[in-house]
Amino acid sequence: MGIHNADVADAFDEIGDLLAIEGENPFRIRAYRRAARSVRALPKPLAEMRGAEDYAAIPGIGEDLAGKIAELIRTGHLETLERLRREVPPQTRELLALPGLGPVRVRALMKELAVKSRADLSDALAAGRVATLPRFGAGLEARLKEALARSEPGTTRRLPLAVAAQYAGPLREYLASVPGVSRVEIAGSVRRGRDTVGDLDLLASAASGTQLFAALKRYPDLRELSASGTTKASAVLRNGLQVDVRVVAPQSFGAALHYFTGSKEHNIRMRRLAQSRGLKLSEYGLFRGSRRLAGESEEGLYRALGLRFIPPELREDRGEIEAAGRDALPTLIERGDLKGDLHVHTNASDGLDTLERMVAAAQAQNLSYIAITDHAKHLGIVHGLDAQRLAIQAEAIEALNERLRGFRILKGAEVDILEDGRLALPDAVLERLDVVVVAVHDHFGLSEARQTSRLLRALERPFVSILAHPSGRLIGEREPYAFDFDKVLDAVSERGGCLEVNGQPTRLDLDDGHIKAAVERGVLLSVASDAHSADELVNLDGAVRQARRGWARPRDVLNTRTHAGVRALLRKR
DNA sequence: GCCGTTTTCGGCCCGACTGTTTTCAGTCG
Repeated sequence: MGIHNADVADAFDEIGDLLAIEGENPFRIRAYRRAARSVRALPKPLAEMRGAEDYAAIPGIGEDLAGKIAELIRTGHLETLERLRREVPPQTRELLALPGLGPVRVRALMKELAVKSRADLSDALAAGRVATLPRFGAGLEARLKEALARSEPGTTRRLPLAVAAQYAGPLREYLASVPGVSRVEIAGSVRRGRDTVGDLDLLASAASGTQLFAALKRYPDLRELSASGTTKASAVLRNGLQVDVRVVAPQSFGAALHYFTGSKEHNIRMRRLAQSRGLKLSEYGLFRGSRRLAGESEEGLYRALGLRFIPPELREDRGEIEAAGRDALPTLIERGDLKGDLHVHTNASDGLDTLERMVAAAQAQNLSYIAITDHAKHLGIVHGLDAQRLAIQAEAIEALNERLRGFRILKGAEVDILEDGRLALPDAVLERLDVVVVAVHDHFGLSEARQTSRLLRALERPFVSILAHPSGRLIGEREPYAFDFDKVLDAVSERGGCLEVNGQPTRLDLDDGHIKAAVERGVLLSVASDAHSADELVNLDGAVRQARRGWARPRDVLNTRTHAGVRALLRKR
């Protein structure tokens, strides 16, 4: 088992935490954390890059950290980390996650009370020793007791975007209905369309912050209002979701929306850019001295810094600020660019609705074609179609196509990739289909080498069009299976195939980083709903948002073409 | 520890809220 990017990132994060507890230079700590984030987002395996020179080209990685990556990959461990673990009890890290505890207080607990773990802290709290420390009081003591009782170690759970959005929408409506409130926007990672959300951020323009926060306190779905000032409040919903609400004046709304949308890394980069021009950027606006140059709108803010408007989905400090400065931002795909959907199920397999209903729903969604891709029969897939039932479905599709005007149904199937890379249907059957979607639905635990060769073997088969949900992840439930994405990308690129961006809320697979890599490689994407009922065609919205986060333009997406264009492109494979 | 149309050295985003404070450090986003 080799060293994965996540292992490198985890090691850097741990070094950052331990250095913080030691009281090291904050900028050195930040460098480790930034490097961890940079490595974690990297679509390419470090282990396959050439070595230290390549590593140093990664943003946030310099000569020293490049050497540390090389050391970790070569030897499997990192001397700096081993040394720190001897100096600082590694268990103290989990104390940093508790509310109110940062490096300074954790160090005090360690030095004064020999607290080295959550268990030690529990004991010290029970003995009443904690509140005796300087800068620790009764209030903090109570918060810590509660936090220890409530939280399991290491569970900072993020919700799928679609789930978080279900809570954000109604809360926004509620706040907007409070008297004196003129505007409320959802910001944060929900606005950026990130696949998972850790907390909700809302921004309001209101006559009085305190009045708004009083109303927030009465929100039926609220568990507690944990902090509340004149412009900022924090709360926790009954489901445990953290909510931050901020109030600003209209002339600062754009700057505040920008600040509150993030990401943090994007904001820091923007503020440094402003700083380099002798300006100051904050949530109140862009200032030269005390003069406000911009702030009412995000557009004005970017313009004043000489940048094109950066869509929220791109604000991750992945090169978008540089691109905006060179007028080289991509024109991102929009929902209206999609002409069809190439991954749709009916009740012939595990879907809920009939062919006719799925067609009607697609027409209502302004699509001009769909591919029916029911599961092919295979052990484990209930009601999967065999060759005979596929032929019957084909007849139904042809009959319906004759009656339809301005709409086309393509014949397809979602075919399992078997453990050894063979497909669940023979070529003679696949040959008669317009669209062949292949996917892994079992044996997720194969070694990286075996999983990769399984995928490659399947992709070599003739008539294969699209690799669906390529990583197999289920957000919050199942990690991606181990496979070499670069090799898969090579294979798909060579054969003129296509990778899916699956819009099921718990899939969103590919993820944004891999989409960006595919786009840069020139590999076409199928932005698909994977709808199992008429209602689920709206998954296309989520798939489009995900594709936007991967910098995808209309031309990068197969199903922005007409059905004839799609078939022509797929026939060349 | 990183990084450079102010710099290879000297910077490193900016502000709100809380609690223990007697004027501000620590934490958080």
